[in-house]
Amino acid sequence: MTKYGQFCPVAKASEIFAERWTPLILRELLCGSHRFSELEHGLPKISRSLLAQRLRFLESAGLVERRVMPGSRSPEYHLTDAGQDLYDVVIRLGEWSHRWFNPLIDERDLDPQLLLWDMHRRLHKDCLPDRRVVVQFDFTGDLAGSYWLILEPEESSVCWDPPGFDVDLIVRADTLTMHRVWLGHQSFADALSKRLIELDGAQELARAFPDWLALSHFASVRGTYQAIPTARA
Amino acid sequence: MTKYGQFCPVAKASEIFAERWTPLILRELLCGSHRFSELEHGLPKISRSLLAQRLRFLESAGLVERRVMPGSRSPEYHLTDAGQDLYDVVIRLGEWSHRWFNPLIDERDLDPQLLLWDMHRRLHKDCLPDRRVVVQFDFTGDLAGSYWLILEPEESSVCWDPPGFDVDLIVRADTLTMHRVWLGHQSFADALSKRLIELDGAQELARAFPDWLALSHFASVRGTYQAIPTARA
DNA sequence: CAGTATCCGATGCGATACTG
DNA sequence: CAGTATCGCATCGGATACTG
Repeated sequence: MTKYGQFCPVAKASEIFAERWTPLILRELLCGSHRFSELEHGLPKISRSLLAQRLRFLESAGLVERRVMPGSRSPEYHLTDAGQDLYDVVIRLGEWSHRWFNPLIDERDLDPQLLLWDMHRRLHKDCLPDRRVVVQFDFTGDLAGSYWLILEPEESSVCWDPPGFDVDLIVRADTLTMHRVWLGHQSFADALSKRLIELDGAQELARAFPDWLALSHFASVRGTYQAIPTARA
Repeated sequence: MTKYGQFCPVAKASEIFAERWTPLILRELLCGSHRFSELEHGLPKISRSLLAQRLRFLESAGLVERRVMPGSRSPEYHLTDAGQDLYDVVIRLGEWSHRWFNPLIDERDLDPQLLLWDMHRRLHKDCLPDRRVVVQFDFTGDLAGSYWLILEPEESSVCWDPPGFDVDLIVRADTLTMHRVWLGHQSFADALSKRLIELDGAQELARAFPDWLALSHFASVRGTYQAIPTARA
């Protein structure tokens, strides 16, 4: 780690916080990922060695605590009070980006798999039926492909390969549109009405689906771009 | 610039904000430095080429505007609205560090020259006398050396070499102590009473000195370390 | 599953020299 | 003063293979 050689608190904080990948690792921990493999799912492009290195550094810096649970042999990573205290910074950083830049999603940032992973963490569990429900996502357009969300009363999971179970609901969606809806740039209802998203399954499931699906934390942040005249307004 | 390949607003923001040196450059701009040379003073360890590169990138990202003033030929760098909107993030980042870590100043982060530069930006101008006052700082201990603060009604400046003017006030201070006072870890009065800081000059100037000298923005932030028992408490 | 060890290539960055 | 251009090294980090 290279230092800045400045006593200024902004510099000292940046030596820890502003390293590559670190804000995203903190985001993952703040969102409730604790196991190494969970962190990897939320950070698909980080290498194992680098993730391990960063976690070690964050532990030495006092932001992260590595816990080896007596029951399982999978260690868990948890934020310390100091780490948790970065919540505001991480959130405001994201909100800032969402306010000023986000309506334009770079094609290279599309990632259906990551999208599903994010979704399965924010489901409104109390709205889910009391049995297992399997939702199949058929993405069309860029990065077309199918993924499955397995919603169980206790915990839900994501599959990239067909699970053995019967599918209860199929969501056919344009890849970019699904991202836009998730980030709040387009409403679910609007995407449905334009047939950019189509639902196929039992009526009750299809009707309830938008209720289970919580959008990104940032979806509710108003962007300044809405005030910027696009063409002769 | 390497990207993260994620649509998440935290990731998109980090691609801009969390690059090396960038939070410190933003801090400088937020503190009111606008010319290239001013930025260099506040970032003594950055290389010219890197500073230029970062400024170009921040301009292309829409956070910074490069203005060539008609009167002077020195261009100025100003934050756009989007850049200014990062104020909260930068401040909270610094406050976070100050809360959890800052009482222990790393010896390698001491920098009397930077300290003086920071000071001259935060002087309480309205408390200054209506004439030029020259303050000589004699740092003792680590990094001993002398520096001069030239306080003029209109603008103040820092000298690393003896200015031609007569000295009105001498501040003899232990280097680490002066840093600690600046950051709010020790009160000016306490340092004076322990003779870690000594003032030498006309009574009125010496008495008024602590009034001119505004401390760091972060000096007023309460640290959690004060609640941590050090030894058997 | 949760890492570590090693290798090697890309690039980030500092140093130096030059320019209007 | 406010940069740009070039060079060369150091380190960062990805890929792969290995381990308990």
